[in-house]
Amino acid sequence: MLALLERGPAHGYELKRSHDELFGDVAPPVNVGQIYVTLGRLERDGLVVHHTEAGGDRPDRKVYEVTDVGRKTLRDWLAETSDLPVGKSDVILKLVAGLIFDGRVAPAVVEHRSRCLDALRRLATLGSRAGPAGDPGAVSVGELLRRSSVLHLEAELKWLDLVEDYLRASARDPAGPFTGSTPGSDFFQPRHPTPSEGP
Amino acid sequence: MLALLERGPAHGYELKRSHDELFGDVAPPVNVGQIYVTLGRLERDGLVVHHTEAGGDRPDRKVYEVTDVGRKTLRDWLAETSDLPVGKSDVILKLVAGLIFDGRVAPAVVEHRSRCLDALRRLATLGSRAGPAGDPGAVSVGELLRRSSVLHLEAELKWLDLVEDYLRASARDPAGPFTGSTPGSDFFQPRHPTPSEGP
DNA sequence: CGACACATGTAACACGTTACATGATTTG
DNA sequence: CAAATCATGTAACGTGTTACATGTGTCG
Repeated sequence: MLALLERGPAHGYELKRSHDELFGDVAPPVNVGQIYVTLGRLERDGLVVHHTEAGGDRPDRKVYEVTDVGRKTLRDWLAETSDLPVGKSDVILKLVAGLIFDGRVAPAVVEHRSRCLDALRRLATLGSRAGPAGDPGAVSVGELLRRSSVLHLEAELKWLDLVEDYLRASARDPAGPFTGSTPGSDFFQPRHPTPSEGP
Repeated sequence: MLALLERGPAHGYELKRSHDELFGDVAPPVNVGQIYVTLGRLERDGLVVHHTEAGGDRPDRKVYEVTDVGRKTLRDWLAETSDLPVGKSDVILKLVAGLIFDGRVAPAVVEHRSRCLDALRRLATLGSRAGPAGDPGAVSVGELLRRSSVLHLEAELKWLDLVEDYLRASARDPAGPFTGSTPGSDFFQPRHPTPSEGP
């Protein structure tokens, strides 16, 4: 939000539009309500200020600007180390949870593949609209955003292939399919041996 | 948490250990406090129940079990469609914000590459411990978790290469580097033209 | 006329994070 | 003896989500 305001003063709805214009291809539109909540909180903390602009015929608008504190906060945030890509995503959690619960792969994980493919196809059509020839040098910021999604979707699909490999392997060897490294093989076998057990 | 309890009744600290054993390679250990908070909320909602086990010499333990409601909740959750891999991550936000703010790539984005490489190297050593030969069939659940991280880290690195390409291109052509599709080229140019403007 | 974009907001809630508080037992 | 592990919790806080409430202007 601070960065968007850096382009010049703006009111809430305008910020929503900026966001959606920027990220519309790779993310759902923001809930407008959240914008207003956030602007309120930013102002409370002194990162932005607003002045009301009476809009004659149309409704009044509150136009926000970044303060020096806000600018500093933004600069600091831009220097803060950012998160590495997820090691624990929703799908992964469901895969593991499903294996423990069921011994089977959770429905959501199965569905995930087709959802990834759909998303990928959609991005592909958007991409072709921009760079017709196989020219990888024609990069724009919008392209960068789309490429990021594409790369991660492809990674996800490759991973789902591995999951299938894993399944096939454990189907071939139903006795001890969970042989491998990290967690003990028994991690995914139900255990109700002793109601209460030793130290 | 519900899935972990599916393996049998357990107390809070035990759940923390289970989590860390499972995800230790790909995610930081959970904050124990969060476990207790969550167990409290789960019990409040009737998804788990506990009975206290007086532990003679050691401190008492609250042993939790899943209820039928909890099991149903878990089953439902396993069927819920899960999120697609991020289109809007921390790094991406910082890249875009940096370009708007500075015209330059945020320090955090630059740092990101080495952090990804480090994480990747660490996972590589862990992986070699498990599958020595180039045998891609030796998949365990732990391996699946690690592979997911590896794939997404690789995707991230490929993306960072694209970012560099983009930078080089915009350096060659400093006049209008933001030519491309989605957002208008001027999105990343500062604009303070009119203090207040049209409709 | 009905739907949609414009424009702004509030209230309740869910969830994770941080920091704090407490204490026993094991191990170097 | 100090540090780590075991074991349990609470309070405050930040942030995002959902749902609700309200109204004008525009376009098919």
